Amino acid sequence: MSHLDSLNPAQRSAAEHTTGPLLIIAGAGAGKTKTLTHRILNLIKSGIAPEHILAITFTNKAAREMADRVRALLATEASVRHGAKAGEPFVATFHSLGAYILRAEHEATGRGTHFSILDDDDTNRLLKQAIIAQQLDPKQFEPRRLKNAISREKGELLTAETYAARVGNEYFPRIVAGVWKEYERLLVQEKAFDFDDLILHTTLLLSERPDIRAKYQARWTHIHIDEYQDTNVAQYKLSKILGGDQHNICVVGDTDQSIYGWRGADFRNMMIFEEDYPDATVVLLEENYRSTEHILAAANDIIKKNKVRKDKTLFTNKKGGEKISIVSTLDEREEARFIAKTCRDLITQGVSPKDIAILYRANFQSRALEEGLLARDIPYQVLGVKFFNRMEVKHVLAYIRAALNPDATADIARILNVPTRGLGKTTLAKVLAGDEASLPPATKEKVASFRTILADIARAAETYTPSLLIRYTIKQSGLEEMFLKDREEGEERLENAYELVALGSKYDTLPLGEGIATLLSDAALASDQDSLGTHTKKQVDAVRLMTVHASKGLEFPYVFITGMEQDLFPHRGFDGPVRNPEREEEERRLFYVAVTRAEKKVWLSYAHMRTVFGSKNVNTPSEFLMDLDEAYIETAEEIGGDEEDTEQHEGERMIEYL
DNA sequence: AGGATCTGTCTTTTT
DNA sequence: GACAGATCCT
Repeated sequence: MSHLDSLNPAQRSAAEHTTGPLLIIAGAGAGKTKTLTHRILNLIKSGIAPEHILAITFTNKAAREMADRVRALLATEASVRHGAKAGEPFVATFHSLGAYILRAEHEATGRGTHFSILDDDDTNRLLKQAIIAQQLDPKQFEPRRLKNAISREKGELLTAETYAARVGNEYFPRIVAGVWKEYERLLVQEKAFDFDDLILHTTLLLSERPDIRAKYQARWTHIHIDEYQDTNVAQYKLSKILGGDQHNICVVGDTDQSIYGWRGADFRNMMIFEEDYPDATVVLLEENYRSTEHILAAANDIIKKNKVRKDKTLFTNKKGGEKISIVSTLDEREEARFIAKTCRDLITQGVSPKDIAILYRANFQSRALEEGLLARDIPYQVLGVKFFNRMEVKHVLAYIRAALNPDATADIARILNVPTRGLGKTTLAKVLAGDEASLPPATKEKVASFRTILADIARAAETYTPSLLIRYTIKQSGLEEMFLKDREEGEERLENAYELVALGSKYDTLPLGEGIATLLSDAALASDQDSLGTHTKKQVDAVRLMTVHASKGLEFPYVFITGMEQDLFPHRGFDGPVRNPEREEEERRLFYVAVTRAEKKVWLSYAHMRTVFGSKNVNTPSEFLMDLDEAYIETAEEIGGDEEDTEQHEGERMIEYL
């Protein structure tokens, strides 16, 4: 009995393919990860050393799942158990792979092994600095806007120099070029990379340095890339380089689930794979194992309206099933009340809360939904509270980073006066400018004692494991004392800080130095959505709330898709009245992703009135609802729920109409 | 230096 | 209607 016996013929042909380029077009719920993990196992059984295998995903969550499943599969195979000990496949996200290579090749980058990885806030701050340095007004030229512009160009593999050389005399591009150049100077000065740099610099390094390129091409002979439809130019190029001359490159994806066009992803990369590699084998996975017939019929109807796609039609063996409910409500509070009540009913019937997901287009929608769930005492968890974004966690990490990378001004700025040391704006400016000599003696002393703390931490890092170092930092920095004094939130903050210690212990077995460096880079790359916090916080049995974007790759028996209103979903961007067909198709793909998350039942809800920003907007139902067929939908007759609720509504209605 | 108060902006989606 | 940033006040 082979491990391949559990696969269907299409999956099996993909898993058995070992040499040359392979394109797997995998519909939603078609067993993509299963196929990929079995392919990896098959490669290992066919004699490829595990450490020669690379798998790249987009999210940490996906990487973790892939690694876990490969490990689990390997464990069941007695024949490879010994071989596996020698090494494991390298599973990483594009960003963490970049960070890994840039750290290993620090001699070429010149930014050391402890370079900072700037998060959004840091990037904005540095850009603002650059804007001011260019004698521009940061209010007129918002850092955010410039960041988007630069980010997009970096994704197209452009640098400050190549961009400047390319732009003509247009006003805004010239501004961008100027700010970008200064921003780049600051990055080098701080020994930092932003998110896009991790891929950009890695790709450039590998294309410019044949020696380094050869090293990684020899190391990874078999490449896998998940969610290939979401690659941008830089990632596409990096994939090609890593594929080397052997072309043992396997890409998996689904053009219908491409939802990141707005940040430079181009699903055409997937459509041209066969041109890039004319000898490519193509496998189509169309059998869906997740959803019922009704849900799949709806999904197929939704996506077939798109013009730019590779045609494919999912099918399932799960005939019939529950119809999709369309729920009309007065406003977002009533919508939330309906959902909360339905959740309560499901739970009463024995459904586990974690089997229910509530999806929305934009984050702000979560608030009303949370209030609704809270009112009915339904356990819930919002994806998006980032453990590493908590103040206290940021502060602890900032101390460690500042200790290891004295050029990390972002971190120094963050912690110089936390806890309060009587060092304010003026002092900070002088410290950052290197002008400590002109400080008053008393202040000078305070700065010196701050520096002593950093030196202590740096020294501790030479011998302590990550978890010990974090523990030491919490105490030595004075943060612990500060938390203990704060009666209100201090306890929770301290708890979070110590959760970081627990998390750090996962890195204790790595070689000294490498452990803390990996922890810091993982922390920087941990996204809102896949909070590494799930490692530390218990996986609770709770209803999941998340954006549709965040739901990609997940599945739930019961799914509520909320805010089905025109201009919210499909969302109308800031493009104004111009209808952009590409964006519209992406919104449709997003809706397709949302519907295909469900196994058993889907509710689509919309509100006639929605408060956005304090002001009430009147909405019409989403145009997407018109594309659904009577055959598989039903309209919920009553909304709101029990009498108590209805009474409340009447009251509200009156107030609203006054 | 640091807190208190006021103002304007924000909400599309994320590594 | 929150939250950051600016400004004012102690």
